[in-house]
Amino acid sequence: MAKLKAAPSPQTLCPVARAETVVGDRWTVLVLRELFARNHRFEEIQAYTGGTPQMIAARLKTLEVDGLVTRRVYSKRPLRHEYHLTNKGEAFFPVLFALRAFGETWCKSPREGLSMNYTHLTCGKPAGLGPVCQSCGEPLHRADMVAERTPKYQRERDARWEAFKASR
Amino acid sequence: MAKLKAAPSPQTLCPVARAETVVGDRWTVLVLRELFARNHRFEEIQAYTGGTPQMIAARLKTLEVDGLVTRRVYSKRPLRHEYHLTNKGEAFFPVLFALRAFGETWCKSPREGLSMNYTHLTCGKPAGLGPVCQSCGEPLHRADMVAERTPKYQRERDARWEAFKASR
DNA sequence: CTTGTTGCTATGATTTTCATAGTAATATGT
DNA sequence: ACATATTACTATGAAAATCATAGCAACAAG
Repeated sequence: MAKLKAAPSPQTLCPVARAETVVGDRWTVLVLRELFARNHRFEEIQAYTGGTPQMIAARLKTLEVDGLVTRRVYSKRPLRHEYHLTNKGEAFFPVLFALRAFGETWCKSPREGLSMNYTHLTCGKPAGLGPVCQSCGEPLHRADMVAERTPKYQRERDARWEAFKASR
Repeated sequence: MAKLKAAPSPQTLCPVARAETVVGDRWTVLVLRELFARNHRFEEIQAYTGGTPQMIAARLKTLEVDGLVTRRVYSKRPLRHEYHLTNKGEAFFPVLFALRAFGETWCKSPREGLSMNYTHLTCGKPAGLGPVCQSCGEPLHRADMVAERTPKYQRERDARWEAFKASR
């Protein structure tokens, strides 16, 4: 089996490098994206990220070892687990949110527009790309926002799910 | 030579996935860290990140192709280049800042303390871990802050430089 | 007792990474 | 003139990670 390498003991004081040993991997970030999107099952994560089962299994394992994710039994027979974010995992949200802002702003052609819109529950208006609410100026926290996908992006996600299901 | 693979044409609307195709790599992030730290020369980046020359060369090339970095001639004979952030590259700062906050908060033993301290020039006081200034509450921008390393972390950096120089 | 569901693991080809070493172009010192 | 230093890489080969494809295990439902 692939060696299960969690974050190695830190050889630097640099906080960025420390963080990168834990979350500095494309698949890891995509897995976290799905957990933040409240998809907790293995197959959901696999379907929406498009990863191979080994990629997903390996990332979930290291995330668990690194303390960002916990496994929770949701069925005893057959034994099945769901994956949930711990507090440490939740703390990754600002990074994901900043990454999303970068992606929306710099990794799209102008006519594509945004793929996600966040509403700030505190003020009831659009939150924008952060870090503070575009409408009311307050710092944004995940708990105070709801995310909505554009129809086009939602359709892409649905298609991924269908394609995944069809391939079984 | 290693294939020069810049971000492939996007197959998803997800802004996080788009961003990850550009910056979803440990070495890439460390290279960007050095550029934000105003180290613009190849050997500085190599020394402080600890990467092999190929790793650094490859990342700088893809960053250039992806438009986050420009090469600037600083010596005609011999021909030498410096690497600088473009606007797109500068836009990565919030991600790096959030990553640093995550690293400082969740990837250290309690007694290690912070490795870097930012001062908010707007108010003259400590900026904290963001996204808004801990002292005055204003949203933080890179241009309005100065970063200072703790002596211990600075010593680590100096040692890396010395070790690099000694190995040539 | 066959088919479906969910969550993985096994295999082997391909790709990437890493450590070590070396090259190229030029300046600088003796 | 000639050796040494500086800067920025490139070459090589072994080790590790990744990917696509396939398959398995444990049950439930019909």
